[in-house]
Amino acid sequence: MKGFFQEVYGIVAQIPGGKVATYGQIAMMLGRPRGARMVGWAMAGVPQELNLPCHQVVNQIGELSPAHVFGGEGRQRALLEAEGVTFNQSGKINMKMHLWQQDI
DNA sequence: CATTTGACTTTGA
DNA sequence: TTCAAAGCCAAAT
Repeated sequence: MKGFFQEVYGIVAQIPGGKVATYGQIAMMLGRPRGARMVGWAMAGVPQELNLPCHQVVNQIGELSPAHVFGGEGRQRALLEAEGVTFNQSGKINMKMHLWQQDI
């Protein structure tokens, strides 16, 4: 009974600290190159008990998710900074530096 | 069962 | 190069 959500959780749980992954990347791992929305949507249904690094999952341009999701405007950014993630002048993640690449 | 929505990506102008 | 619109899949209503 492996649901879509469970697969997403598995991938997100594999994201190493200090790194970030994109929705499209995760979606592709699940075999859904166009299922990026589903990944983000799955994140919305993630039980907080799983301690999934959902803050490490961002969009392609390295921008953080809408504030209302984390319950604060600088919430996600604070978590990322605590992990050592750096931001550029545009307030986005330095993807060149922190993009999680399995195929290194 | 059909319609709407959603933490996105890609393509076109 | 940047901005706007379409596309996509799954869950919720």
